[in-house]
Amino acid sequence: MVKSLDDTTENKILGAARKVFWEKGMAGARMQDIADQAGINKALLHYYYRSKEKLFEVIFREASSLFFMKIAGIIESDIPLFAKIESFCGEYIAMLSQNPYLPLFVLNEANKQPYRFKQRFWKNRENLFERFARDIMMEIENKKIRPLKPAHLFMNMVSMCVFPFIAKPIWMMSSGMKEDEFIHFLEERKKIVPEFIICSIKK
Amino acid sequence: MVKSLDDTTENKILGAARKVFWEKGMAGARMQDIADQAGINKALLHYYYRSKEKLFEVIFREASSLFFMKIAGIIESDIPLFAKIESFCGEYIAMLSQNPYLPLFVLNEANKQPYRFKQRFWKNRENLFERFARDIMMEIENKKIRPLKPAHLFMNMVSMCVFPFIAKPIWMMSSGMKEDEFIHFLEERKKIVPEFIICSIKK
DNA sequence: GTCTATACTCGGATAGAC
DNA sequence: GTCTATCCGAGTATAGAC
Repeated sequence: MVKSLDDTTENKILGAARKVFWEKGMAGARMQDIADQAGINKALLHYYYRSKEKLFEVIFREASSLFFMKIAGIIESDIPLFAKIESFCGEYIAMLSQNPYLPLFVLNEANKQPYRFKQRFWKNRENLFERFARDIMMEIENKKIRPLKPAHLFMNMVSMCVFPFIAKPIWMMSSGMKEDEFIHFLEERKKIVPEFIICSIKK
Repeated sequence: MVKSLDDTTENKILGAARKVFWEKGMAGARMQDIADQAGINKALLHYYYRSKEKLFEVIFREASSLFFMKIAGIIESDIPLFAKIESFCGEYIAMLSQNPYLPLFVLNEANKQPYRFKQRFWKNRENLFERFARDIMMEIENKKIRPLKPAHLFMNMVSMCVFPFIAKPIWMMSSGMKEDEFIHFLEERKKIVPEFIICSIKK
């Protein structure tokens, strides 16, 4: 949920496009839905953004940067490893709670159009977890944590933060959770996940 | 990858539909693609399955049962908790390695069409993790593991097994892994993930 | 059962008035 | 900038010959 500062037509369009694309994806979204959501007509959409493709690109670029920005910010910060893990999980789960459709949207489109994704949206993000890997290797040398490959630790951490948002509908059916219980479950995970990780790696 | 026993037209269609739907999803799939993939024409598709919708349902029902079957089988088996965790992670990651598009396909469609999913594909799967929860509560009582809510443990376990398959394209870009390194990475996770979990919960 | 040809519908895009 | 009306390609589905 990115908020518009004022409701110019342009902002109404972006807000509507965000909502529709995030929920339905590129293939499932309809220009008519976006127009309706924005309270305008299809022609005006094309006036502002020549094509569906162009509009999608704006939304996807924005979304993928939102999806990675917070990761990058925290990972690159200069705090001790355990604090970094706590901060990452807490803040990332909080951000995703505000934007529950974000993970599936970004990951799905990255899978469906890997080439496009690689070409256009992957500028200067190489080796995102290199810094994190260094932190880990250092703590292993210092005997603060048991030896394990940084890649697995990183993948585990991100998995436990992000996956619940993707699995939500199935999870709610199989666990019988209601909406507010799920919110509470996510809230708990801000503490539970880093605790789970640290229990596992601490020496 | 579910294999066809013989190549009747029906099996060629199912194989083609599986491939196309799994990769592109309902909204992105084209009947023409499926026909081409099967080496027949569109008309014949409609002869066997009246509509795209009907064909999709067959494939989705089959996929979601594949996605849950192995979970259910292992969870309900009658072995000690730690062995169950090891068995689950190893076998589930192995199954997904054979069917890498399965998780995103099932989870994506479950999100896009939650109502349909609930109505048609959720027969007798309620409380999938109830049995697992009992195992955990018992081991907590026996002081074999530290106290933690079964829901979180279960979610953590499934997250770490499934998420890598969904994040693959992004992961490969950000980590710089090549295809064969990723295969190896998944292979390692069959051991690493249960070890990671058990280290965390063992008392 | 399998094909070619075609009908029909949906949805992205444009023309042109205001 | 915003609208109504319309075009046109893509894609699902059907008719009908073989």
